[in-house]
Amino acid sequence: MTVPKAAGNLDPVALENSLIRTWNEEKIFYQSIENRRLKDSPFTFLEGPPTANGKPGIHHVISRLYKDMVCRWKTMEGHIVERKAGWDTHGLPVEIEVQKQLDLMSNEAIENFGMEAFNQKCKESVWTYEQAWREMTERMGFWVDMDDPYVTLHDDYIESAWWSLKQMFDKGLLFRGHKVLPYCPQTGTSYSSHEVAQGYKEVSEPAVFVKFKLKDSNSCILAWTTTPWTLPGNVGLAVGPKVTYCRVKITAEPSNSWEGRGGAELGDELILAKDLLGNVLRHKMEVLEEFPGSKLIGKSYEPLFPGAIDGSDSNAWTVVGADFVTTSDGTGVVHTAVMYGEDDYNLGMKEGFPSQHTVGMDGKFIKGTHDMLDGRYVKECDSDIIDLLNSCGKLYREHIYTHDYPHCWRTDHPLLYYAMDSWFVKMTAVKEQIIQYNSEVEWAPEWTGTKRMGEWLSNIKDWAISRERYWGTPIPVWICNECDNEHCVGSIEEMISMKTDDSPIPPELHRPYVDDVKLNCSNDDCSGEMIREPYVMDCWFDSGCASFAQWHYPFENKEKFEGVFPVDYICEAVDQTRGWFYSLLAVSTTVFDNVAYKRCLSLGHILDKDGKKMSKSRGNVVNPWDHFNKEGSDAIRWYMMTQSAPWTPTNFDPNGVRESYAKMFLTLWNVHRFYSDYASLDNFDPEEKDSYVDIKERSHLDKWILSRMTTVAENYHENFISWNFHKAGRELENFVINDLSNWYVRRSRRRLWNEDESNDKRSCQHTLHEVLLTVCRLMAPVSPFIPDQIHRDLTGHSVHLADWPVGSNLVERNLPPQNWVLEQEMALVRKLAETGRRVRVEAGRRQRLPCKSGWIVGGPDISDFHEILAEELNVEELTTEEDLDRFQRIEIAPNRKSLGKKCRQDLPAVLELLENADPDNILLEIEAEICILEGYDITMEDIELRRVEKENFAAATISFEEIGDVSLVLDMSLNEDLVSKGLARDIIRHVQAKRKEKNLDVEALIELDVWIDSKEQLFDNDWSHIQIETRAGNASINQGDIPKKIEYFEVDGIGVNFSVKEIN
RNA sequence: GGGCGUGUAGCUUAGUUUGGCUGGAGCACCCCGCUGAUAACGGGGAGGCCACAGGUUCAAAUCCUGUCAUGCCCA
Repeated sequence: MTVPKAAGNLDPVALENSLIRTWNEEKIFYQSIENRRLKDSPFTFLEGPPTANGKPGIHHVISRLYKDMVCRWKTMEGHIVERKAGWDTHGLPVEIEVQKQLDLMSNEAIENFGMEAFNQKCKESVWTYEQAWREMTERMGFWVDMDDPYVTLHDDYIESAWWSLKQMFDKGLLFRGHKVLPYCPQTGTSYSSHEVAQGYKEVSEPAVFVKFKLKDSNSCILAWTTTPWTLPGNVGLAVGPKVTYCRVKITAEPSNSWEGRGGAELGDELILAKDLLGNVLRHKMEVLEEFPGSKLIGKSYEPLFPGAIDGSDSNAWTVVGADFVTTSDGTGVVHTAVMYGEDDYNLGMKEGFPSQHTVGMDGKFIKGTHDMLDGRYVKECDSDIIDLLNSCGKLYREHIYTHDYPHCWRTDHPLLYYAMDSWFVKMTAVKEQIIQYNSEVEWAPEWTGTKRMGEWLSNIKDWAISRERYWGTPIPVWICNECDNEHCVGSIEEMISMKTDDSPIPPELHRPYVDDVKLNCSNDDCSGEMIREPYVMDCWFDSGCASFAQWHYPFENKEKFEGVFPVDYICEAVDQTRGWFYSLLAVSTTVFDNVAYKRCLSLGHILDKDGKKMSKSRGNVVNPWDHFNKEGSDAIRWYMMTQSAPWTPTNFDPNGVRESYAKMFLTLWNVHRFYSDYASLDNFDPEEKDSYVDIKERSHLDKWILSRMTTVAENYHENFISWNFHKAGRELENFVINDLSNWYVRRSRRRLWNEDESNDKRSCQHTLHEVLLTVCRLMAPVSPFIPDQIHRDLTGHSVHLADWPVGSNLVERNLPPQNWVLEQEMALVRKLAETGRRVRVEAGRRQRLPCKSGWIVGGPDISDFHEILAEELNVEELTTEEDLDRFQRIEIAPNRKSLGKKCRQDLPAVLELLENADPDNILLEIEAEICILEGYDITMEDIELRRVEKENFAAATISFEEIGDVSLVLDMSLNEDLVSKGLARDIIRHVQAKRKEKNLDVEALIELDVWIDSKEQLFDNDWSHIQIETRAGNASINQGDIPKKIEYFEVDGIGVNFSVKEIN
């Protein structure tokens, strides 16, 4: 026997904390997986690993919610849903954090400190907030196995990553090249765009127009640059093939004053884009010819700094075409120094320019560049370079240029764009496959896949996976110091078997230990030693390996992995499109020739209440504990789901969390309390077969709420499938608040107050029991706490072990029958109740004063609900009526505009006649066109017809698409009987308020004394009714002297005094 | 600078795919009512240049173009 437990007041924080303990004790998470084991239908989820070196904020709660929700939902549908936690532990942000802590602001400083000690600090740092993350995760109810997580710094994980890199290497997808990065020579480090973004500064520095002398003519091509230090490295000039260029001849000295160095001789010939002549040239000139850029392509010119670069066997110092050339600034000719700009580098590779540095890693010119420059820091040479050019007539003009330029956030020095050695994965080689696999993923929202990711993939570039850093997965590539043979290691075993005898076995797969491992050259003919490339991997590569590396595949768990790959579901915020979503897809495409995930939900960000993003520096990060400890996790989770579509950015509104709590959870809890308190009082056992009331036997109201439940549950499920969780939640919330609480429970209150056993009472109890269980099961994936408590109170079992009520291919459907007609009729009834209240307000009839009669005109037969409606509207007798004319008459209003034109000065007289005439008669006359007043023909144009309620009636009409018009008419007449009843209701109301004010128990008896101006206005049976309703054990109605300090009120002009005392 | 989102009442939002009734809710506010009905409920009110500017159309919050703001990613 499971009699529902009485519910107390709702304390969400205490309830949730206590449930967390219960879950742990009963191992509910474990059970919820194991219980479905027999059905043998896994649904696989992959957790995107967070980094625990920052405090979790409210924005982390939302992605964990959507992960958890889908997993719980699929579990209830009968799937086995295992959830392994993960931690992302490598990467630049970790290093930066430690560098800040230890004040190690350059690579040199780190190396002096010691790589081993530094990496040890990094390793510690990534766990700084692990406890905070664990606590947040548990408190919000995110079920994930945190005791056996995958960790990207573990040797097992790294070994799997190595294995996957070797697969790429073996397929020829791994190669060595250059990547141009913002680089600080002071700290010896290159920067990510994230770091660059925090260091932009506005600077004013010299920019120059430089003359490049063509070999086959006397003309010079004019090019512009803001970085004079890159000029010694110039190996090419880029022009736009379709841009129009001019050859011009200098014909006169400049008319206005000349700024800075540079100049031109009369007769000099210069070539530049036509559109920019006016911007660039200061001399008077004559245009000799115009031609497209394509005419310039292939021409050779003289190097500015002969000898700085070895141009032999290359295409150096020629003009080439490039799409990126525009005429928005400069001269329409782009100076190209291969190693000092990304466009430059890409163009250089394409055109076969030499890729040689003129600048060392220390930021100084390499020996042999130029006598005046060798060994000097490049940014200090700008002016000397300009002098050098000027002295040999290669400078046309200099000017000061103001722009934003990235600076090192540590040293404040300007960064140099510098081509660094780097390893790449040749993504361009698998472009078609990855686009195909992307299209096979079910994306939510769809545009994340087709547009955001699709756009990115259609411009896919090779993936630079190496970083010149210390803390990360070491690149497992060794190079022979004799024969340059490259070897990629795919396992620990392979490394150890190849290592030289005097190399140590590394204690873990991190720098500096693996750096010390040297391998015997894998080339049979070579006896050289192989040295590891000194890089670590992009940490996105780490997390991109999660699907297999979490299982240490292929070294362990082979079967397990093959059964769960590709995973069914992943979910992260939208910024992961080019992050984790991409790296997973890139790795699975190159290694497995497959997708990595079948469904991907991309979430919008949570912003602060002003629509700004939450960030530490702004100080607007909301601490989730502010709400965990106030409204509780359920309310936060429900708020997040119902607030907006998952992919829409949402402004976080603390007030909204409160609202979710107050509306959804308090209401639900009070429905639960209303049912359970009475059920436990009555010892009601929902499972007892003898007292069960079949749904067919129950009242219309019961059948209605059960039908609504099914309709809502089905919509809820459909919305879940189409990722419209917000719509699902809103509809269910509306059901709980409006249908269940505000109508079903309100209308059923008296059924449960009844102390006698009855079929009707049991029907109501069964109905509430069934509806509450279904609501709890639907809500459980979203808000796992309060629904579980209610479910436990009602059944003794956890909701998380229950099945999804809508059913699935694994579990049975468990929903009551639907009755569409009944739902329609009830909608009409509720609409009529609303209408009736409005009619009363408009007619000035207070709610407690009953009406004698009410009539419903039109619409379907709803006489089954007349009793409910009569009570709602406080009408003694409600009937159906066919004829609206019984309550309405026609009124004729003059159309003054039309009559005024016709009658002019006789208008007042006509108006008077119209007003005094019998409207029915005169209307007949007008319609028959025989109406003449004061000699004027009155037509339909001259009047307006109105239907108004006859004396003592009030009415309103509502329109429905399916049913047509339905009118409600109320009888507004009064008699002594009604006044007495109204008076009684008011006395009851005041006494009840007093009882509540005195905090009396609902069951408590009172002694009631009442004084009324004229006693006979309250009929005896109404007085009896008052005594019953207020549980008055003793009651007297008095006249004469009224004691002082007693309650008094007045209604309809009758004064009432009363006193309430508790009888002990 | 490029790609992709977002912008509707003081706040949070529905409606935009597929153009069509007076742009619909909730919170907060004001008035009234109801309540042994909870932090509740009902009726009414006030509050909208649907970001802005053009265009297409009989008709635009909705489609097109541009601008602005804001967010993410890339440069």
